[in-house]
Amino acid sequence: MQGFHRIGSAVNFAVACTLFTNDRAGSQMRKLARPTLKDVAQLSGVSEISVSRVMRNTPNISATLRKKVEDATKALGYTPNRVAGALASNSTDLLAVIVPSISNSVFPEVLDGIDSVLSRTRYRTVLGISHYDEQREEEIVEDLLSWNPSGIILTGFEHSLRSSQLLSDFPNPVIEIMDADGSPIDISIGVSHQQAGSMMADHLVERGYHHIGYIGAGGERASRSVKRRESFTNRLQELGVPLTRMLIEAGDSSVVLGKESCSRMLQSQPETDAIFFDNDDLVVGAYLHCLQAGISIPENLALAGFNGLPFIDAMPMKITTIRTPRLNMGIAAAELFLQRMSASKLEPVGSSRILMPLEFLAGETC
Amino acid sequence: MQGFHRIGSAVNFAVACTLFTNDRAGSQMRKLARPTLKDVAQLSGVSEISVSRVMRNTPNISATLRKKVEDATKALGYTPNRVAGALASNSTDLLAVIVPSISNSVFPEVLDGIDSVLSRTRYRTVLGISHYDEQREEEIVEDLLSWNPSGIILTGFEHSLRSSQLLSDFPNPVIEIMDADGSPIDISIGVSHQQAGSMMADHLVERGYHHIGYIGAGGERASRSVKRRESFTNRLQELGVPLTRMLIEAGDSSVVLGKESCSRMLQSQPETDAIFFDNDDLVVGAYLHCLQAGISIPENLALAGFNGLPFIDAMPMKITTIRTPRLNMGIAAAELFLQRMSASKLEPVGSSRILMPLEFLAGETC
DNA sequence: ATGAAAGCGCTAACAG
DNA sequence: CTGTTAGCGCTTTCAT
Repeated sequence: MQGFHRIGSAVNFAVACTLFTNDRAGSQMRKLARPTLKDVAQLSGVSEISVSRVMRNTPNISATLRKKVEDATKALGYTPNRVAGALASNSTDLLAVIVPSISNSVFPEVLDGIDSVLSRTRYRTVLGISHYDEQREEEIVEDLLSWNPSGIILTGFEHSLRSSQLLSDFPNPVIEIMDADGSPIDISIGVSHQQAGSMMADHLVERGYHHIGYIGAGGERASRSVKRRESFTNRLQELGVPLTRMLIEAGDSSVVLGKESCSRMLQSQPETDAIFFDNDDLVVGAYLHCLQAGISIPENLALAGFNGLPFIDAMPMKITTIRTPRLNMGIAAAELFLQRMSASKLEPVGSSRILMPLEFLAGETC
Repeated sequence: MQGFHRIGSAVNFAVACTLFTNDRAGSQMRKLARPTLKDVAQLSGVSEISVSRVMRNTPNISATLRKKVEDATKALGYTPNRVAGALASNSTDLLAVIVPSISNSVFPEVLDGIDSVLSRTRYRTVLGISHYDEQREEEIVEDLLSWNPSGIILTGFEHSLRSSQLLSDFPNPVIEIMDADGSPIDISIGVSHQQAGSMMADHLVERGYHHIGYIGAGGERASRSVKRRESFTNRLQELGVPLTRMLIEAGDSSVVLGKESCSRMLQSQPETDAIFFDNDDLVVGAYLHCLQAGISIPENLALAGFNGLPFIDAMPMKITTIRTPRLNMGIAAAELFLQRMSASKLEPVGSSRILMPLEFLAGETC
């Protein structure tokens, strides 16, 4: 009962796998329909609605009723069908969350924040990944909204026309996270990337660097990166130290890419004396490059990153960066959502734009 | 219309945030009920079921009908309510996915794999994070199954009794990923962590190390880590080179923790000449520690990790590790799911256990 | 504190 | 190819 097998022709998944099979024909047949409220009601000799009330822990239920129902529930192994419940009650306890990426460790942290709040509630997360593509985001928005979720959290202010339309019409909370430089549809909570860019420009100029470069990644699909860079270069200009060199890599931000891109920039512009990176993984890669190439930091080259990712703390040298409150953005978004849900329907709720603080971490690299 | 505001009393989220508010009372009132099939049917002068068919792109629809319906749909801004559809058709196009963590970058990669396959289909992912806790997993399983998902993907073979019961009774595909050392409820797809452990034992002994240590993290809540470690130590024993020291850190695996734990082990057991780590971020931390402490690798100390995470490629030295096919596990799981969904209901489907290959990356650190 | 009736918005199963 | 008739399993509303 064993053999070899290849699966997944469609995708680039051509590794050979060992497949063990064991028949389960029996268990496949048994299609004993899942018990419903009706079954429980019949077995316990009460009405369906009473069972429903017990399941939902509605107030005012006698102990005897509850006991009868619970016994029958257990006996049948009944579990409620929330799809039916959602239709009847017109509410789903589902929170749609759309992030542009999940490889970029920034977003898992945000999701963790959201989950940490939601896990204590009845709400569940439905996830969509847009891959920094407005068109893709639109499809996901449309798809997720058709589930009639209790709310939606998505990233940034930039959406397709149709997305914006759908989101504006959506009656439940719409929370745009990560950014603060824009107008929310409903609620936004994030940091100012423009502020981040100019902060770093100020810092580098103050430290006396003259040949300042910028390295981005991911083809700069992320509007927040663009905002950061533009405000960085604008501020440099204002300060009379215009940007010397800009390099936007196509590949996703990563330590390896940071290493390569740093080497690349130094090769073409050896006079560069400071580089601001789109993300911390890039700056770490650059740091490791300098370590190997014998470039002393910050004397020969100054480095700065963005995000304040955890692993920078493990580097031999304290890396200058700007910490973003990722976990807190997730937590705050989820709490705002809950707050809205519990708010009386009558209470007037205005839209709001919440600005979270950035933390400049002056390290030893510039 | 501006002011300061504090939100989130419940959580440790005590940073001050700036809040901008602008009234939207008007848009709050408008509760113009979302249009339904009936509305579209009336406007276009056809039956509801015809509208339904057009929306679902059922075969055999005349161009005129389609046109009429599409016009009305657009005019009303109709979007289907999938909750109702799911109830009527008894199928949801929802795939439940439960992972133990999302901070551990291994799981985002798996999710990416799943998403890359699912994004081309009508299926959507509902996410649960169990935090390596069987009890929590049980709650999530129960909760997610009540949405009647089309399938469920979860991590490992170890589940609570009730979880196992619920999953066995679940009529749709149940896919257990990441591990291969166990019996699947339905389908499993993963690597053998036992094999990984003994592979590394063989390697280290072959290289002549005598004082071999092991460092784990996360309080070893992950059963796969335990399997790896046990098989590692057992194999060492067999080879006559028993483990010298074992250190299981409580904190989550991270580069910083790797640095600290390595230093800790060397302090208490300076004779240690090789360490096998639970995860690559730990080994990277250890490597950086050695770099700073002037410990030469592999002469003074040999290091080995597990997983083959991308950033090890950026290290100045090639780190010995074992690569796991994370993306492919996600892809394969999703493809198997789709395969099952498209399989005729009559086709007998057996359960299967799919073993994916590990890749031993012999580097320069041991 | 419990129940009866009605229906949420959609699709399955049959007609024609 | 299009329509009619019944529900899916639950909750709402209104009684009692």
